[in-house]
Amino acid sequence: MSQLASKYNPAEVEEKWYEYWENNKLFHSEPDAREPYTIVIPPPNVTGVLHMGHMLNNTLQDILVRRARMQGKNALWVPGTDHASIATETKVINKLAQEGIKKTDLTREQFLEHAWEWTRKHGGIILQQLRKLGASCDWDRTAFTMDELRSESVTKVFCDLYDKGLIYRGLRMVNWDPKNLTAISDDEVNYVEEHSKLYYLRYYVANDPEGRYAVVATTRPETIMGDTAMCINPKDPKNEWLKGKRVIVPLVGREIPVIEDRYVEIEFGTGCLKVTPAHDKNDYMLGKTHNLETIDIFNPDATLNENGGAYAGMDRFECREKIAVDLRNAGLMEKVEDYTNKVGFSERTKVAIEPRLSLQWFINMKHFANISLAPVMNDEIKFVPEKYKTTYRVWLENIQDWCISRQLWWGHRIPAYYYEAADGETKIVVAPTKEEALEKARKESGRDLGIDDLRQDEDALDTWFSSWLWPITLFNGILDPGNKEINYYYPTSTLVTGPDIIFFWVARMIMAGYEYVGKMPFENVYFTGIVRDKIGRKMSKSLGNSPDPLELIATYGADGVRMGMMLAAPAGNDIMFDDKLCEQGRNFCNKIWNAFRLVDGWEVVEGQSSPEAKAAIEWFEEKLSQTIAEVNDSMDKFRVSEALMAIYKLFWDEFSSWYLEMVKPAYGTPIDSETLKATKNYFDALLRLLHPFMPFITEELWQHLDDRREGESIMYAPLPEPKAVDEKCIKDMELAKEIITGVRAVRASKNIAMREALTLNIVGDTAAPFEAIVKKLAVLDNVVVNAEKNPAAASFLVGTTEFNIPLDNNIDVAEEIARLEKELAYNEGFLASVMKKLGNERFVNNAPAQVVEVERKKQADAESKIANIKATLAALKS
RNA sequence: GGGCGCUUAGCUCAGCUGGUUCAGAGCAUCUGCCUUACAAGCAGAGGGUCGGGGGUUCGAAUCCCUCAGCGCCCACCA
Repeated sequence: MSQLASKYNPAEVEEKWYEYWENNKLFHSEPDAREPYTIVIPPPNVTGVLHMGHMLNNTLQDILVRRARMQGKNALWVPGTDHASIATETKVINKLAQEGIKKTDLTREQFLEHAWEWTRKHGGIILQQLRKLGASCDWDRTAFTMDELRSESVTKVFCDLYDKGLIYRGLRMVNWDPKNLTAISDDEVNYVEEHSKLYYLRYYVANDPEGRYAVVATTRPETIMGDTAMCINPKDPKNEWLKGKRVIVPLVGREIPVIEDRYVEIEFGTGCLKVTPAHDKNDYMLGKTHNLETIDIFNPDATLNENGGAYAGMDRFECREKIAVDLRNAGLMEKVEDYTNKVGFSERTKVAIEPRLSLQWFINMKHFANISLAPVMNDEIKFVPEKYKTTYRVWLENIQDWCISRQLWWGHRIPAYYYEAADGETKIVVAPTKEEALEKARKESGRDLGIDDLRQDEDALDTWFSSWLWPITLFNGILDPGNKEINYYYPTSTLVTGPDIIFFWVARMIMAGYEYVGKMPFENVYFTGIVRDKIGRKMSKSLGNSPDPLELIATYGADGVRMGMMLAAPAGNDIMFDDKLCEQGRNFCNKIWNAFRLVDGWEVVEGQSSPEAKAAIEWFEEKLSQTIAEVNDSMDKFRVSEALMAIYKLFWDEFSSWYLEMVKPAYGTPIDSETLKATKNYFDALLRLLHPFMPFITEELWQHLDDRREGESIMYAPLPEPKAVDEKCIKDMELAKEIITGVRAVRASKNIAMREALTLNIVGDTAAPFEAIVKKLAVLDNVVVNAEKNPAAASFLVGTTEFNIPLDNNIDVAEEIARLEKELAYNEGFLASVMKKLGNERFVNNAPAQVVEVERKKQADAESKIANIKATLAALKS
């Protein structure tokens, strides 16, 4: 008997095989004559830990890359991590804060030392975790967005774009955190509904003999010192009279113009908007289009500066209170209303964000939008699901310039240097190194500048500025264009990522790809859904509803978890994750395990297959082929969940419940060598088919199935290929199965034990397909064709053929009559509906002939069934 | 406000060019079984007016309109 335990123990085999794969360099790839298949990992944050989103994402990538490998392609999956400037810097700041150190107390160099230390300590944990999942990454190629090669590439690209005139420095409104004194990204701003006030202020018209005034509604009266215009909608009839006038800012007394812009909402407040270009994003836009002056009234810490006049030095909120009182006292406040609006707060410091104008670096995106729209729209780059094409198009059509500078230290420092020109003006040079910059500066200025006359820009680049080069820099395509690797592996095959970073990352990789390699970065983009809990909530730390992936793996095994993820993940939809799905995965592993134990435990004698085994072998060949074709089709469409389900059903239902029962020798008797060989071949094919999805158990069993050489692996065994399918064979077996199920149902309802052999009568002259198999699985000692109807028999229909099992006195005639009458009623109803259709002349005349033919067949079948049931009823009643 | 998408069995979802793959799958449920591979299992069974309404058509889960509900993305009203 088998030496294998009765339950699959994943912990025992997973580590063993992962080590085997790694030690034998089975994940490694080098360019060769084979067709390449390349995936680059969406680099996780270097100091992050594995969450369920990663599990989904990386399982998918592993499935794709393992399949490609088994299809004989030179498959490569390149792993790596992202320096994640903001996230990592925040973590380091928090860690330092716990030690009582403030970032502002440190020099840039000191801070970076802490950051690197943090990175060394926590970096790569996530890559270790990916190994537990079974990820077949080529670890020899592990990259980091801030390693030397990637950093040099970033610098080179920055300089190149600057030289091309695609990078510029300009003023922009940023989210300013007045506590941390830094700009933060939009992602780090939380908008919270706040109950605040809407103040209605009077702006008197300058030099108006009638002393008229306009009323402006604002939530921020403290910013009036920065007002440089009042704006109305040109189509607003009620404010028509203000056109071309000038108004006086209350309290301040300054005269400002009334401008017109369709941006202003006619219905909001009075339809008059105060414009403060220095302190509001939209006002800034207005200021730009209407050439307005900008007056900055705040210090970096959001206290009022000298432009604040009497309020200088006051905090912004304090000032709001004070100014409201002053306005009321001066009779310049019409009214105050309660108002609910959304206010942005810093995720980190919880203080209200102050929009602030500052100098930032930008990339002109028009050029990039132009080169990257068409390839996606015409499916050169295929998006799955397709709906994201629209999202992509709309974004590109409304593209804004990309602000690439961040007031952070952790990241690639901007290679821009400032020096003072002869006229005292600050000039910029951009170059890969300070030395080269100095050279340039000397040439441009004509002065004998020293290295210390140059000051490098303090800012770092947006993380995505390195990520957008990822598929190129992984093959050194920036520093060494046209090298062997980039020529071979690029464009990569499929990118698997979340739709949340379609703009941040996917779009920009496409841009960089065309700009720097002249080709798309990937052929397909598979957008996964968001992993949610079983009641549909996003998984998050604060909700505590996110399971620990490693614990899941410990409980259900990596294969079980992988299957659980895949079962829950139809393409493009969010996935409702439930531990139960992993349980199903684990159960499946156990099923496979036990099927193997059965086959492995058979005693064998030289010999040929019995007739039923022979038939079973023929049939399963067809069934296997059919499913392989189905799996291939699903995978071509990235319907991974469907592909896996097809294999699941093939293994569990067709192979285990049907095929193995068909060929299984009677207890205590050996199996013939021919059947065993065929069965092992099928097992082998099933394992290979399943391997990309569940790599560990399939490797373990595949190694057991036959003698394997050291270093040999199912990873490189060819994926089974489909042959032309004999549909009739499959159909016949479905009929045979129905007959078997019919007999079993009779047993179940009559409480007849399996070991008691029965006689099966076929009423009519059609033989049962696969009779030997039917006899074996239904446990029949006799099948009689052309039998009579028998009142003392339990009957059932398969198609239009009646079967019955004589049960002598075991028949409850009344019950049987009731059952048959119910069936009769159903069939008569069905016939009536068919007849109605056929009686409809327009149907018969207009519908295609085949469709009408189908209805006629339905009619004939129903009529035959009805006649049959009636006859049986008559026999029962007599 | 603009855009995209969803609503089919108790749950999660398939259902592609309208018609035999049309009402499906898995899970869950119910009944009976510790039958020598597997109780993490076996055998059997039940379950849906395809969100509501209207239209097109010989024929609609499928196409069109409309209403209702849900979700996501973008832009945000000072």
